[in-house]
Amino acid sequence: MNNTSFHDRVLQIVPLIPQGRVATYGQVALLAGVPGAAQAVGNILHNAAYTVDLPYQRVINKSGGLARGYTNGGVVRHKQDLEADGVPVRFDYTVDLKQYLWNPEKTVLDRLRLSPDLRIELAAKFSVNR
DNA sequence: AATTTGACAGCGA
DNA sequence: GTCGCTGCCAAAT
Repeated sequence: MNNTSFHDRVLQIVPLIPQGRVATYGQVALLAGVPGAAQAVGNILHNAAYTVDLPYQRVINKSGGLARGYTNGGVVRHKQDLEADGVPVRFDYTVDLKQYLWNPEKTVLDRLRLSPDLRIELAAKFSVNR
């Protein structure tokens, strides 16, 4: 899992986000083992969207905003995809992170084999369950 | 091999 | 909360 490229790890993590919840780019980067690579995650998803089928709509930015350059349709399309997925999107194209942000389960973290320091960083930013 | 890019994020004001 | 500016990083050119 963690001996593969960052690119591959990202594509493996996205489908772990439960339907009806969302994750931030930074959160995905962290789970992929590279803190600070949020922007790179966005690029990867943008490119992959043309060829791979994944629940990309579940990844949004830290302020709850949708993807300005969402593949084939921008925020309008992104909103549709999210709502079809069970996540309400406000009229200003934002999501209530307080309610819908994913708190990764401990089992997921174990499965990702995160280093202790990354787990600490994660726990600090997103109260991890159990 | 060097540079540019961009579905981002943090910070101070 | 906003705005502007700077830092980031992996991929694509």
